[in-house]
Amino acid sequence: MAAKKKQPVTTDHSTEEKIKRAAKKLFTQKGYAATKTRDIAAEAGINIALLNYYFRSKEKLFDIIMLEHLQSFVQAMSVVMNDNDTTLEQKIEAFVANYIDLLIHQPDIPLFILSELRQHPKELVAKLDIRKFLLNSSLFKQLGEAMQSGKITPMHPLHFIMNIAGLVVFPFVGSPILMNVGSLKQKEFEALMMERKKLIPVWVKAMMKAK
Amino acid sequence: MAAKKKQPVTTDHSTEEKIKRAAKKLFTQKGYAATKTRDIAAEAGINIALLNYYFRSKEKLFDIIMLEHLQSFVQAMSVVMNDNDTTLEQKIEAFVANYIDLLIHQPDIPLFILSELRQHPKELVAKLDIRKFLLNSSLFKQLGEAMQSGKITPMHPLHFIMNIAGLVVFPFVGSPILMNVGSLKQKEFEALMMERKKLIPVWVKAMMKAK
DNA sequence: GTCTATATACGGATAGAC
DNA sequence: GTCTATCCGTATATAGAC
Repeated sequence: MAAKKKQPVTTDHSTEEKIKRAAKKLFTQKGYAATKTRDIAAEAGINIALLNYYFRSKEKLFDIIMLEHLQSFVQAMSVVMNDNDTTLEQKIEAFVANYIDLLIHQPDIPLFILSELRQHPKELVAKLDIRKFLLNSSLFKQLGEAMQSGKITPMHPLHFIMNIAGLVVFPFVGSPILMNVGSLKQKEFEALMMERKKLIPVWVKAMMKAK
Repeated sequence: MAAKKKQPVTTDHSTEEKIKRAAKKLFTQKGYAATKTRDIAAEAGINIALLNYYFRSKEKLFDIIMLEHLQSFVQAMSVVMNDNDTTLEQKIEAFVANYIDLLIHQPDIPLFILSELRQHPKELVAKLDIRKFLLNSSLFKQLGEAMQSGKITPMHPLHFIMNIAGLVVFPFVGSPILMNVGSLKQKEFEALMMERKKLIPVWVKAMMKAK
């Protein structure tokens, strides 16, 4: 149960880390069921026995990967949401920029989380307890005040969340189709996403005042 | 190669249809790799031998299901996009309403398509050729004109597609998390989606004029 | 058409040598 | 810690009886 004292992360060439990186890559791209322990071992340049030696089972290894992904996602928003020195608009800008940066580097995360979580409701999600986290946030309070004062059109706060998440995350989830539809190369797609860092906050502002 | 002459669809109790329905349900919910032919057989109330008798292999069966899903998706938009008697705004309204209705009844389709398609780029997608389909559409022409005339802010048309798709589809893809965050029951979630049928067109209009 | 029984392969995990 | 060899359950697919 002793917590592991681990280093700067980036340059850890230990076998354990090699396996974890290989697992993260494959699980994230192909999902739990489609990823074989043999593939992970091959990708990591070791064999299955060693995988089980370090992580005991495929499922335990998977849980670790999933948890890490969830944390990086929650972390990206927690920093922003509870900054008491920023306005609602500034929070939206920071939020959008943070996630787009994150997703440009790791575009497979959302689809991975969403599809795996659907089938294994895992207590993990309950434990992270995004709900209370959100309700108590500075962002949420500011949103309520803005609606009260009539600065933005009153609506169910979930609409607000769905809108931002949809505008930010969906393009990455649908990138294969979108790149096909637009005949885009990877770099062109990323350029569009960079544009969205500026555009989405403007759009969201307009939406919230609409009607 | 003879095309099958098939009936009204809804009430087909043939063994072949029973298997297909079972397969559709399971593949859509759990994906290709996590779905076992045994499960499909059990769900259909038959055995594996019969499944292979009708469809030859798991993969062939899967391809049929995937194709049907893709077609229902393309169809839902083709009707709307090429109606020469409607304005751009009317098309957006119809488009949003059609998809939300479709997704309320079959909420698992998008996640299924998006995650399975990522790994098996299947020529299917290329064949449906959504691209040309879109570029030649009446909707696309109207969009171009509106930007030319300055009625809406010029932007890459893909932004427009991503925005609508994100606003409409994402809530369904993320529904498990969203329902948790908002402590919603299924019916409450659906009620929000019905609200969005009215709201999204208003929002989109505001977005397109922003900045 | 539909079933039971079975062939064959694959995947997760462990034993035990080094 | 790391490997090879292997066990054993599971999964797809087929053979062949009815």
